[in-house]
Amino acid sequence: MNDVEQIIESLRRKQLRITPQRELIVRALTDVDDDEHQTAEEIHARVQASTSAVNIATIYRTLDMLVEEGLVTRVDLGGGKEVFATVQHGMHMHLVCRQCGHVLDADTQVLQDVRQYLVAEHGFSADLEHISLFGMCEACKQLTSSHEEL
Amino acid sequence: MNDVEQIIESLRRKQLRITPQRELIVRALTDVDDDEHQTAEEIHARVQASTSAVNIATIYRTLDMLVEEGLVTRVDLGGGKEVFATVQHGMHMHLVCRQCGHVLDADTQVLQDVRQYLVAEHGFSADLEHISLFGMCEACKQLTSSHEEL
DNA sequence: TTCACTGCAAAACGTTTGCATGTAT
DNA sequence: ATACATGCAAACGTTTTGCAGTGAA
Repeated sequence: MNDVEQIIESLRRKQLRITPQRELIVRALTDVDDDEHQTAEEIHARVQASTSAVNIATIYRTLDMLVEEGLVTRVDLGGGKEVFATVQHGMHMHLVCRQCGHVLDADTQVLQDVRQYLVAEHGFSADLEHISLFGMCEACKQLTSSHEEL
Repeated sequence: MNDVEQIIESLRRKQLRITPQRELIVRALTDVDDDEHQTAEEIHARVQASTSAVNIATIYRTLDMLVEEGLVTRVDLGGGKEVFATVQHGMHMHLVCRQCGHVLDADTQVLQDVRQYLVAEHGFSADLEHISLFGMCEACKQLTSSHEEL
């Protein structure tokens, strides 16, 4: 059973309706070449490429529903940019380059100490499964150091 | 020399113009009683409380300028919510409760290992000075465990 | 005097909503 | 048959922009 079928099956179990639109949206969410996360607009564009068109409002409503049902994660990349991915993508952090906008995925293992510290010190249960960190990637650092402008 | 004067003096050195509006905005940024970070709208409201009114467009343009000049930090609290604070506030992380929206400040010392790991493993220089982490605060955890609804 | 800055209003932007229609169950 | 989901268009809240006028240097 692939990712699409898994999600569709979950919806069926939850007595939620399986519409052609929802199938297209779920397919778009899982049909990611590398393993990128997409904005609502990107998912919309990908769905439009199919035979039938789906209204943007439906994209938003369906994404909200999938997030609410715990089948999809909503990740805030900062600057008001939200991206979506199926939960199958697993936990990882996003290293967002402020310069070029490129997003690199990294392991969250190193954050375990932080999680424990926050609970012990502040009683705060941090959700570190899809955290976004901002900074500068290797390529942009080299470009900046060679230019050294401004 | 207080915070306001420091920023004004920086602007003067950079040959940028000191207008009454800019003074009011800088004053609003530093006149923080309890809550140290404010949205553009909150700053606008605080400035309006003064004798003269300042247009919201000026608030945005001035904040952008101050951030660009490195005098103010723009912090993304997620959900498209951006807040601003003078750089004098120093480095700390924001623990944002998804339930009640309350923001707790915490020490970033514990993140030093993470920073080193990211540089060593991915060549990524993370800006951890004003990071936001999402999760659930102590108070909301207790409420949830007692209700156990949904 | 000059040109950066401001106010105003309009536009842009991504997202949400109300309502009539359509359709999965 | 009956909810529930969809399309459409309009509303939304926040941020940005063009332009003419103002004022700091």
